[in-house]
Amino acid sequence: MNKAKLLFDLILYVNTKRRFTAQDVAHEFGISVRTAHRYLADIGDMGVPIYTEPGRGGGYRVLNNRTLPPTMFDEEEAFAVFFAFQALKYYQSLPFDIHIGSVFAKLYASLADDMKRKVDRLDSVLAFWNQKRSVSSPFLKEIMEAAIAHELLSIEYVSKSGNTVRKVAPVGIYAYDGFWYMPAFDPFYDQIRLFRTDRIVWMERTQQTFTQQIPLSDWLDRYTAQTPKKPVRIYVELTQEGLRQCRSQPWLEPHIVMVNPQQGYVETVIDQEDWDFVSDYFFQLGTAVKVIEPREMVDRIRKQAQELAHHYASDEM
Amino acid sequence: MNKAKLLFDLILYVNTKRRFTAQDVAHEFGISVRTAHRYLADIGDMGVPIYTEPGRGGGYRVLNNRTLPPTMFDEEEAFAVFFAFQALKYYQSLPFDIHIGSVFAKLYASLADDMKRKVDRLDSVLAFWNQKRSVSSPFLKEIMEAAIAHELLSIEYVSKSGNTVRKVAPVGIYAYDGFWYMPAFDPFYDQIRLFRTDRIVWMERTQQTFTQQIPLSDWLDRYTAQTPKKPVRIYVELTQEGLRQCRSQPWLEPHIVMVNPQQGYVETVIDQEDWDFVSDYFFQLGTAVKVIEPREMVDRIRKQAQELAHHYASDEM
DNA sequence: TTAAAACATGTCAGTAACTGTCATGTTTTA
DNA sequence: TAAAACATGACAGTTACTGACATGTTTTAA
Repeated sequence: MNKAKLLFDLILYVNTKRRFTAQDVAHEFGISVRTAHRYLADIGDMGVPIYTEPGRGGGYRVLNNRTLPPTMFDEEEAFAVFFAFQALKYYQSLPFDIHIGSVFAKLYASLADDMKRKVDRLDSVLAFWNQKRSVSSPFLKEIMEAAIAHELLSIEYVSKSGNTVRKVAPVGIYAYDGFWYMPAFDPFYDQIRLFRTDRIVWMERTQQTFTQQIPLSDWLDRYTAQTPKKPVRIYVELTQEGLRQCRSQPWLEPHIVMVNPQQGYVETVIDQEDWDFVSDYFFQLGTAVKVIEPREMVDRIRKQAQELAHHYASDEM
Repeated sequence: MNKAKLLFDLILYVNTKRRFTAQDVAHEFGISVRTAHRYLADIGDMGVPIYTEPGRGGGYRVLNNRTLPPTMFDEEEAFAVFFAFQALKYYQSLPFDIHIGSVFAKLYASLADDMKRKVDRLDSVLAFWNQKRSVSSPFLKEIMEAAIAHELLSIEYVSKSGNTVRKVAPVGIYAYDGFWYMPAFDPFYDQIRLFRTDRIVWMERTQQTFTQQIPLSDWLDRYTAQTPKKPVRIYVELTQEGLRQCRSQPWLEPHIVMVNPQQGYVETVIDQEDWDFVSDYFFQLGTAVKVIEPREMVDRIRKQAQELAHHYASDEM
């Protein structure tokens, strides 16, 4: 039982040092050099990817794909891994070629039969579905690397007003609703802007680094829970159908007030920046809702409705 | 090196049998009963959760949480696991209490320092974001169990037309856009219908099983790639902005035809069932698009626009 | 009550495996 | 050419493992 532990520790040692001689190992573990060779051969046989360089200045080396010491999982833990892999299944692009397959195979192989069946069924009763967009995002890996290195990127981006080229410092990337997004600091505007990675048509890494950067999670928190800078109060009456619709909107749902089971209203404060989005949303709900405040939004929706009526009415001529 | 393999095999044996005597083991592996006891004590020390029952009819037992034999991962594989866990982070409800924490701890502990740093950073540059809905779904576990067991469920469901109680046979569950959905066969309508699990207000498992059932993945494939039963041809002109919008719609994007870089049109065939949805979608895009065919859709949009204009115009009085 | 079937543990001699020491090669570099 | 590495083999001493036997305890069925 002792040799096992020694080999275990040796694997850790090997992965940490990456470059060492049999002498080092002998000294570190208090064994003879001969035995050090023997042990190193052992962990080599076990699959730790070491190789040797003979001659002066030589020694043992570890390949890039370092190996972790053997780990024991219980069934529930293995299941957690399968479960998590399920969540990646429906992504078309991922930032890395990730080695799901080999992990799956290793764990699956050592499951008892009944558990294998359970895992097989997992596939047939559970999915984390995402829109399988046909757009793919070829730059994910580069963006992540740049984000890790706090490096500036030159990108060409397709926006409403046409293509623009700019230098930005990516905060990170996140997947949402089938798309990958990149919040990135744009020094030109001196603020963090959001880019959709599939709208990036060209990208080049610069060597320039960018010091001040925040973690993605912080940004996401702030982005989702941000308080309005220029608050606008809105008040919207909801019919039963309007209620049903608005309840599906995470940003609205907390602000719904029920008058009776058939009716309700929304009263909340939004930011000036979101004005267009909110207005378009209530426009789209048609007569299932009625915006009361702000007056400007009512006017805008009416105007849009009239334009649209005209847009299609003109066909009649 | 041989004893290690034997212990390894013994763990597998133990997990498969779950109930056996030292004698069985001695016979199976060609060792003495005394040694069988010794080995079993060894794997017990290693963490395999076995216990014994003395006396006639006794023997070794394995606890529910069976242990897998030690597995060796390389760094990339460990990284794949961390990566996958990242994808689960933003889900509010999951069907199980899954043991992410312990897996994370075990793998993280045996990483080399530089790799630890890389994993730490993973969190700060990558997210799989989902709307954190405030609605939670308490029935996920039960649904999954029922789906696995091909069991009928009694549910009370909130739909457009009010609450209904019905018996359905769940195909499975899937997460999409922050909600959990349950496709389930409804014998009353003799077809598979889609339910949103947060709209299920009450649920009870029946003992009745339901034989014919398809795998969730098949259903998803069919659901997403279904061919129109009652095809309707649509033709829509797109302005530049309309193009940009429609490109973000996975169901439209493949059918966009470019006339020149500023203009394009959509020509495709949709199913009668999707008529309302499609019509509403183009309505919402306003003057950025112009539906040409079918005429009925043009009429409907015009009518809606007029109604909406009126809906808000009536305020003026 | 008793016998049988299990685990639990200890002892001990024989065997297998491991270890360290030497010895001899080979490869590379200063 | 010498030094510093790995590579491998042989061998004796040591350690650890193994199996046989013995004894004890717990449980159940006859």
